[in-house]
Amino acid sequence: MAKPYNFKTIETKWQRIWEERDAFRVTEDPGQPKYYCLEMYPYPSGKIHMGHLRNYSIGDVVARYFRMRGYNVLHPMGWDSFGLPAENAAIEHGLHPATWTYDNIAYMREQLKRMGFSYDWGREITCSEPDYYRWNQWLFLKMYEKGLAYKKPAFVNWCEECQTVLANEQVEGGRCWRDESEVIQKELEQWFFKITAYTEELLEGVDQLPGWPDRVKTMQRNWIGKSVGAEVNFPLVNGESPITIFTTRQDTLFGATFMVLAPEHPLALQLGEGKADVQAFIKRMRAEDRVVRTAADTEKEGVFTGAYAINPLTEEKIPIWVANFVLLEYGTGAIMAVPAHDQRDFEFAKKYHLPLRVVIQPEEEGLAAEALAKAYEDEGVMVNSGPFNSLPSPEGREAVVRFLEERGIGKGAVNYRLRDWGISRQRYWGTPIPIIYCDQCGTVPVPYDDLPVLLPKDVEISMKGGSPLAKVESFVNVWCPTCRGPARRETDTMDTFVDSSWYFLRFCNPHARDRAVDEPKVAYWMPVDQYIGGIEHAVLHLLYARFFTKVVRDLGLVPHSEPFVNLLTQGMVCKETYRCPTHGLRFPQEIDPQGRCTECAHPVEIGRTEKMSKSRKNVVDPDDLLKRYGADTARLFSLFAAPPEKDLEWSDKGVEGAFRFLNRVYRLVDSWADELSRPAAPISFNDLTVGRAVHQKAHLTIKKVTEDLDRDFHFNTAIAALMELVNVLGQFELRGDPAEEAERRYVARFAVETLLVLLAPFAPHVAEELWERLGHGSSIFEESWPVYDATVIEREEILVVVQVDGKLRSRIFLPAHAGEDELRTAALEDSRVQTWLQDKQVKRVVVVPKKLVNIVTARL
RNA sequence: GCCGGGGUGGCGGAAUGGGCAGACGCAAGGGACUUAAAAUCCCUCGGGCCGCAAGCCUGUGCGGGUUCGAGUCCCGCCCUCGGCACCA
Repeated sequence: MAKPYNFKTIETKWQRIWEERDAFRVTEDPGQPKYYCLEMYPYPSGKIHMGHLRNYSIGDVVARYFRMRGYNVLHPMGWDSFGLPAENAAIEHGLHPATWTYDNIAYMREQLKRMGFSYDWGREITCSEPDYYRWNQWLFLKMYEKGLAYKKPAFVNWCEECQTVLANEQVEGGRCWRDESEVIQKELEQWFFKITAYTEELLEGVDQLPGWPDRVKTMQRNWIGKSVGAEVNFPLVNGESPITIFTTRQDTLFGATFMVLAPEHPLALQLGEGKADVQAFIKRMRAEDRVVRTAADTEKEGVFTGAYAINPLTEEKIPIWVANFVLLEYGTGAIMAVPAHDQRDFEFAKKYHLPLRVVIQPEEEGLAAEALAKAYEDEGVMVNSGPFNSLPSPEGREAVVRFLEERGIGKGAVNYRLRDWGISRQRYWGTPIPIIYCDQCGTVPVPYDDLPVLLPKDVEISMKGGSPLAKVESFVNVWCPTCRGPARRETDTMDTFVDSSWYFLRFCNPHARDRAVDEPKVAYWMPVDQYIGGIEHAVLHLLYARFFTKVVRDLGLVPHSEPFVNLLTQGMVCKETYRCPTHGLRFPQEIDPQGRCTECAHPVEIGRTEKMSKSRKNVVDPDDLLKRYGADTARLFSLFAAPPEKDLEWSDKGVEGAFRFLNRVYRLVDSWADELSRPAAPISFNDLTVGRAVHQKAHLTIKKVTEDLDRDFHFNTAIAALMELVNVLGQFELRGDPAEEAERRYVARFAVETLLVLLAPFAPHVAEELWERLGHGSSIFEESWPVYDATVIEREEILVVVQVDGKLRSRIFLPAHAGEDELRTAALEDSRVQTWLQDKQVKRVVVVPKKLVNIVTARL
């Protein structure tokens, strides 16, 4: 008797079996090709959300697919468990960050298990555990030794909301990446990682990543921001040391009619000495919020210092200004202003009536300084430029560099936007920075033998008054490792992006007690063959991880330079929003089945489709999905609804469609299982009659699904192919003429087994269950991925499309081996084609073998 | 402003190296089964014309072009999403 598809029983059963068999544990095996499949590990914020579900469903298909293809697959999972939300929760709910974090981990681990993901849980890592973060400290000390970790006072991004510093990468449009509150600038003494030591390698490496999406590569290139130009020294009129400027347009040097310094530039105060307006301006600018000051639409503002420099090429005396639009951090903090050829300089010159000189002429028209409405920034021919006149600007740039270098007044130079990575955080729930300050010995690194510097448990957490660790005397007070005198510990903790910068290495040897990375194991597993995660880390995490990989390579710990061979950035999970005119945004459960607000019964408006988030109240809880439809449906829908790299629009109806499909599969196999478990002798394809088409379809499906997975993981079309196969099987009669019975059984069994094996990576539980139902004693995941038979797919008849003058006029069936001449003849003889050829003369016949004939005509 | 992605039925999306546009799913309509409903199964489903049907015209953001043939290639626009942005 047919049983209904009871996903709950099936899924619990197989999850238990997998766990009992430790089915996904892996160890290094040099005899097998390895495959490292990694999804970005989650921050344990409480519950798994739809983005995780999608991310991990994608990863699980990849992992299970490669396992079936015979690879030794490393597929680990862990927790990015240090971070600010734990502290916020501690303040709000009075829970210790550790309690909150570990409760969340326990819950989320169960959720992941209920999704049936094939992780090697024996490799689980938790960043907030001393056995993980001690290696953050170890790596920090190694970097400190090499000068790659250093402390300096700097203007840093301060988030008032988080009460801590943020790295440049963590500020998005002047706002905190986490809570979107405004970021201000503060001058603080901070620890930095010298990512700029690897700038050029990080940039060039981007070109060696064919498996990364262009988008991400572009974003990394933009972030690194390489500019090629020149540094030029402008002597001061009163003879003091010259001002060095950076420019990418040294071909416009003859047009430099004034100079501008950043307000923070040391010379600015000096040159403006005794001039009250200058001092006041500088003071005002330094106090002003830097995000506002450096915004593109802020009005340009400046003041003349009273001092002059000499343009080294024209030898003219030019005034030196201080202005808000010049930044100390970029280049040398000083610029030459060429108002005719730089829009910013142009606007500034117009405002303060400074002179313009045209030194680049476009090919066609002639520019006149007085008539310019805006700066001419394009290429052209150099004019008013002494010996360089009539040189095209690109060559001009090279010629000017040579000229500067010959005379020792400048040189070719490269500038980058990338800054060093500020890692100090004035928060509790992070890795303590292993540094001790001693009055006698200065800054002393904690000896390696004293690691880990444990994060104390008893801490009062508040968002006010600086780092919580500073108030823990037992932590702060320490004996200096060098002189044994009293000393103080560093109380800042590390940016939690440090943890994720190398966790992929730790997964290779999660239990190594005496080292961060076990070199032979890492050498076996690394690099990550497929990395999967959200686009939001295109710069942040992915840049830091690349940097760390190069650092550990130079420490001799790993042989490779790039951590992730292939990167898949999955799209966001989106859903429409609902708004009630009186009660604002509504959660889906706050709307009745008639589409009305549960508060006031007013119909809700359907708003635009946006990324799922609590603030937009358009979230769907994976727990509900799991309860109603099960893990296989949840997985299948998230993979079917859109290609992985595109945004996925949530659809309750679509989920039901996925559920219906699995039900159909279940019913189909279940209803045939008894008969199919009786043996059926294989039949040669040539002898197949009633089952021929079904058998071909099974082979075609193998081909299609395999190719779709191999070609950028097109899960949606692979699943569509499985649906087609099920549709075909749904039409197939297992019982018929007794003479055909053996063939029908053979063909059906082959097709059903093929279907289940191909479906297994997507919907593993139901595939296992039905596989067992067919009488198999072992797991379906012990099957190897099927291979299609090309001779079966090879059709004996093919459909040839016939066009007349490019328009489809007829379709004809021809033997597959038909040659060009046969195609042409058959097409011309076709009766439908004939009617279209009346009154026309055949001018030309284009024949595409096995596909198409196009008859080109001329009117008679 | 610069850089990158995208624009295909009512909707999500297919079309892999220029060769049948709309696979698969959802929604919708009709039918079967049922006392009824759900579930399931079958049929229709870009637009238009004619219609019993066969068929014809048209259609992939817009305008040009290349080609026997363009959703796909080229040129010029429009719209949209994302990144960067006073970066010298």
